[in-house]
Amino acid sequence: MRNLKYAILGLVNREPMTGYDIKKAFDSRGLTNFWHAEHSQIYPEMKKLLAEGLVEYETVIRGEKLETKLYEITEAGRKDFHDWLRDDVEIERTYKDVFRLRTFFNESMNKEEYLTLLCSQLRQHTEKRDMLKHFIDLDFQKLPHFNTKQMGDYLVLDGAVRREKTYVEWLEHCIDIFEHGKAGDPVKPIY
Amino acid sequence: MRNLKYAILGLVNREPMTGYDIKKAFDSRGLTNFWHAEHSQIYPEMKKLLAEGLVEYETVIRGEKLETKLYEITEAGRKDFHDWLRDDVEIERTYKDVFRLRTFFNESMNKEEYLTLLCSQLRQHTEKRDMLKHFIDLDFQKLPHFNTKQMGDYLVLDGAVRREKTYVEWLEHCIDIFEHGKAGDPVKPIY
DNA sequence: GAGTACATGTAATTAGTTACATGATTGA
DNA sequence: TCAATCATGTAACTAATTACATGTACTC
Repeated sequence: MRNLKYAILGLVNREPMTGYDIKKAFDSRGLTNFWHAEHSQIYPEMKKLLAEGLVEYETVIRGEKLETKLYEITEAGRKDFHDWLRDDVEIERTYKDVFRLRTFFNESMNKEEYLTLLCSQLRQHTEKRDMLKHFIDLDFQKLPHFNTKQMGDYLVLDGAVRREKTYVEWLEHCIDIFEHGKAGDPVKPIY
Repeated sequence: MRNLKYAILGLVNREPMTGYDIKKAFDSRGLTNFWHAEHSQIYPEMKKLLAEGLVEYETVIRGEKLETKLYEITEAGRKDFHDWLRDDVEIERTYKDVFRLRTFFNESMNKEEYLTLLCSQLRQHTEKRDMLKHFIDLDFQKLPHFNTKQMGDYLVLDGAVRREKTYVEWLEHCIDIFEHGKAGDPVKPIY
């Protein structure tokens, strides 16, 4: 599906960037929650985009002699990116999650072992939720302007908080069942 | 991380299965939400597990002459699987999601274009949420017994419903902003 | 002078998808 | 007899991770 291609094109479409800048963007607060790539994947992909004529670069010297490649998007790149962006696609049937896979097989653990895992996950997801919530409180007291990158940043951060909040609630539900549940109890409706 | 290896071992640990059965399990109601593999990945992996001595198989004839391989887990396989199952790991920093990537770049669309995408996603995630909810209502009126595979099935289905419910709420929040929001409005707290 | 951040690449391996390829069984 | 399902594989390609490899710039 060339998703990495469009993630990079989208970033370079915002402003000219080096490969290193792309990598930093993939590690940033908002984006790292739903997309990521290592530099070993980024540099070859940028060479490919160059060969396809979707980006071009200018060599910029930093300091005395450090050569850096500042990439910017071409007209062809912009068109390709815009076509991808507007593409209405089917939702993914699978969002892989290794901890849920372990939960699927919880029958092969005893209650204490599984509860240990649940509590560790709960601690980590709670921390992450609070951190993300803190980022929103810091940067987004007020709704950003439309057609700015701040709006995108806000919407995906909001989505990440919701996702973590729900993960925490699910873990608490699992813990509740393993601590207090009895077979045959009516299941608690989610809504 | 060999996650596919352990997904397969976990299934074969429940009961002897063919490669085809594994594929069906990966397509089933609960599991398909958080793990999946094509048969072209499954069969070579099962050969590998065989070579590693973690499974063994018996050839079973179906009908007149159709040979099928019924795999079962070995003692070594059971130990390897149990060690993996109890392993307390760090949560993943990235859960990739292409639609959120598009949202991150929404600045390059006009309101109508992005709203079209949002509404399509909303319809699909609402349908999926309702379908998953229906599965729970059908199969899990009462809490299953502990240490049965039904408990694992229930917990991950419950997690999938929560995930879809939250996705729907996030999409509604995005739609609300793009239909009624104005820059500078106070952001609605998530909780 | 040392440590961290900046900066760019390749190699080897593992993971996953799509296409190619074949054949038997079952039920309408 | 036709279609769907059962059943098993390989080939080619794309995607992603981990390790290898090198050198500059900035700040303390």
